[in-house]
Amino acid sequence: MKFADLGLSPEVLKAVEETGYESPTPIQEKAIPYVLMGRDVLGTAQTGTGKTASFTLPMIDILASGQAKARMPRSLILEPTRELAAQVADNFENYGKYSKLSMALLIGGMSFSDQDAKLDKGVDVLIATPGRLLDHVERGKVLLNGVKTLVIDEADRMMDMGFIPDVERIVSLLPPLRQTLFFSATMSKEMRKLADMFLLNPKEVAVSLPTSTAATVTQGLLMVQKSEKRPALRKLLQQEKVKNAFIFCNRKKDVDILLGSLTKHGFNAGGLHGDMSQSHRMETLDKFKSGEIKLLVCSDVAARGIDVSSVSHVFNFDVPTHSEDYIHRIGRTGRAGQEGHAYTIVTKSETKYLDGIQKLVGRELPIITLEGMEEVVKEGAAISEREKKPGRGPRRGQRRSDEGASSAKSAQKETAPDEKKQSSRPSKKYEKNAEKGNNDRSSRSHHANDEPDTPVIGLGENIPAFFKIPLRKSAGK
DNA sequence: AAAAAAT
Repeated sequence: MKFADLGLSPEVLKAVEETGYESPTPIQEKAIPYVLMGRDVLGTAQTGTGKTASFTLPMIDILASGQAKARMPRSLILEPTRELAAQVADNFENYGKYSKLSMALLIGGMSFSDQDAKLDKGVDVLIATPGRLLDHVERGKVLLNGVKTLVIDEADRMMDMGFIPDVERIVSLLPPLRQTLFFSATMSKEMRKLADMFLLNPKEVAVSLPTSTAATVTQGLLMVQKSEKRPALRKLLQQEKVKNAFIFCNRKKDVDILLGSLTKHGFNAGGLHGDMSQSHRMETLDKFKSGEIKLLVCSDVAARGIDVSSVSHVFNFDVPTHSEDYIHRIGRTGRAGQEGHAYTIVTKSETKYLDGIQKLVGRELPIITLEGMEEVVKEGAAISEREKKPGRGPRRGQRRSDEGASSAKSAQKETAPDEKKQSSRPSKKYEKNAEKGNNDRSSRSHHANDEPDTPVIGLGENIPAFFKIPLRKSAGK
């Protein structure tokens, strides 16, 4: 089967050819003819199966005839995360380069004015996350009654994230006479019920078991103590032939901590989670895709659908509590039949989640051993030793930078001791402010001197002037 | 228990 047999236009075929693809994937082969016919499609497929192109390619042809009116997009694609939305936009841009299409990407964290300008000119394709789209709708910047093709992508994730009410509201604004494509990685009863609400006599297409992990991915578990996690990960990173890797944490806070630790130890790493600024998120992801950054420490925002070609490793720094997330996370590696490696670091308290995971992947995962585990144990012991006895010595300082102040041995080996002090000081941004505060104070010194000079605890020496304004008694405790 | 998404 070739792309040319699917009924796509020469413009689209040319763009596909230039990207080097020759044969459609199973989902593309099954879905594209029906999408071109104008049928509704209920698709069960994970990302990495070529799902995105299975709707972008035919949509480009469907939209080729006709013209968009101002603020009335002709098609709408809903995605659960900003990264996925951006990825779909890239896809359109790439395959639509010979078919003049206008497109707008409506996601949070980016300026309204650019998005408004595009909407005003009229767009053929609108790609959006639900929140930002509704924002535009409420401000009257976009009318959805001209949408003839709707794509609900990653519907199961939308459900997990509580987006369904938003999606329902959006769909209620659409004309009932339209084509709808509904994709989900899993097809539970709940999903079917939801699909029934949105679809009319859909053609069902499914590829590969949703719970299957690629056979080319080598998996393993590494059992350690809690305090040994970071040293163990470093050892793993050194021992494995890591070209590039996703490193998943369960919490955003831990992403920050681990990223700091890895960077301190000289690893080329970046971080990605939902509390980072959108520009930073995009920049980091681009750098990771281009290979400028080798390790991406991330939350589950990156677990699904993010498509980075040839990722050699996935490390679970924490065991995912939802077993499906395990499948999604390790699905970042071993894509398109390539080899991949997925290692999960497990502590005693996390073993309870392993059962569900092993049931889902249908086998027991092998426990791997680490060369030089003695060293890891030693480092781990040093870390936990200090965490147990914060009473000795100056409490605050020591507690703060956990492993930064880890065993003297490892610190000497890999890090300059000075760096640690810096890390527990306020960020540069604050230091700048503090300087300003200082100058301010000196220029109006009589003011500051009028106040009783109560020491401010925990801010070091550079205290912004306004912090020294005396507080009411109630706040002072 | 946490992450994602609108500010």
